[in-house]
Amino acid sequence: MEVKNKLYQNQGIHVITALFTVEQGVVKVLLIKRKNEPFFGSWVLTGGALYNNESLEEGAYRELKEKTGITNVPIKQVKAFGRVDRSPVMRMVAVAYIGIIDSKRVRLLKESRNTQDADWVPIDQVPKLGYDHNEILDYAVEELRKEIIHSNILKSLFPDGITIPELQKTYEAILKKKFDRRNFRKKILSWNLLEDTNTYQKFEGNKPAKIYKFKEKIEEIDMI
Amino acid sequence: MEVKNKLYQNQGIHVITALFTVEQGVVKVLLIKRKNEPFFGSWVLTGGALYNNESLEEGAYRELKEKTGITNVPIKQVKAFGRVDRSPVMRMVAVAYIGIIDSKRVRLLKESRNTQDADWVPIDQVPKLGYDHNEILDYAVEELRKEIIHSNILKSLFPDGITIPELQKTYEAILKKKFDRRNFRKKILSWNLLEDTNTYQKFEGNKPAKIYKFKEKIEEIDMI
DNA sequence: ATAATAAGTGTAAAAAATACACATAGGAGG
DNA sequence: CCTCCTATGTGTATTTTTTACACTTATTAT
Repeated sequence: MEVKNKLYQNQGIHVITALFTVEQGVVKVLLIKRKNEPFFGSWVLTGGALYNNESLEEGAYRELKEKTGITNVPIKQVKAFGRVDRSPVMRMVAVAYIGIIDSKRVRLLKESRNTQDADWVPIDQVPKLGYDHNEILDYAVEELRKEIIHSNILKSLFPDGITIPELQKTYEAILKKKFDRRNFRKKILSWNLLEDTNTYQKFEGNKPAKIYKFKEKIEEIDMI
Repeated sequence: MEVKNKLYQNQGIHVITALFTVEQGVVKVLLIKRKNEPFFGSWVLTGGALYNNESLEEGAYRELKEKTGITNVPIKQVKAFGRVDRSPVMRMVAVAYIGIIDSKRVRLLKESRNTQDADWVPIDQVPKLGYDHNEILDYAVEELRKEIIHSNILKSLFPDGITIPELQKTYEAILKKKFDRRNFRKKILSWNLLEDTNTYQKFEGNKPAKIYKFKEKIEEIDMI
């Protein structure tokens, strides 16, 4: 059975990932520079066309790997974007994902078959992007802000463990908001996201901070 | 520019809406019975193929209208579903929406070009559906449960106004959970979703309940 | 030894959530 | 018209959670 109807011929799906990192209190997103039409020379979020033999998530992972060399990041779907004119080539619907990773732990592929550059860009210094990627990014940032509450999504940013003061700085960077040290510690610990590793940070010229790890599974919370 | 690559030829997008109602404490979802292949004779959620000249949301509205006659429901996107084999015909990605409406206020189109029946079915009595619609519905129900917290999504279920006891019954039906009358009232009112209409319910054989209306816009809440 | 730095902890006060009981408006029935 | 019945509406004391806030501790540098 083949679809003949002009009304829905020639459609495709984009899988797009807004991959974030936090470097010294600055939230950055991974952008790539295109070396093909459309949007030749424009910066965009990582992503591309979904293949027929892969799920949405598999496609998002493949694109991330092809265009940046990055693998092994947990990603989370945030929304589908379907403005009629979002691609100048043909009718494309984009399914957007977010992820967060420690940029120091990946070797960024600066050039690939379809990209001429790749870089981590502070989210408040993002230029005009190709397609509707500014809109996608804005939404992705909002979702990231929601997602870090009572979740272990930051595990992939700190795979080796995290101290509570470091974690606080990360929350403050992402949420653009300051917290009281003592109350932040109490709140985070009350979420039961972290487990004690009984190891301590070293060489800092002050009292060493205790290192925690994010748990794999976290507890559900009641909504009402 | 035409896409030639076999890897992503012949793809399409479904727009699917899980439309809910609540009747006497029972949460129901609108299902339609197909009269074409694939899944001839199966029940499915309302939806169909997205056209090239419409956005995702427009497509969801058009499908809802074509297949059930229903218009003017606010809908909210919940997720895209992209299992490779979710459609037996060709590669289709589904974008799912939820909405809620008073079933008594709509005249359901029992038959249309592509459907031989349509009905409201209690969500715990839903049969095996065509495509991956059971999976979509399960997710949609979870999203509905999240969505009614601190939101005015139930406005479309009670367009003419709502008493607090009625609202409590609705929350209890959707969340499968009982609340203390006095505390429920306090909580709902503290969310500032409702405005007093200074009118009262009549003819009930007891003290008449005050009628409220959902506000158009509701306040944001802090996450942390 | 001492100073400097950031980590770690406790507690009192305020706010929010919970548990719980009585008063009220209207209809029905004698 | 008086009483009963039913479900609505409200207040308050108690408990729990959140907030505000200050001192002690472990380490490095001098």
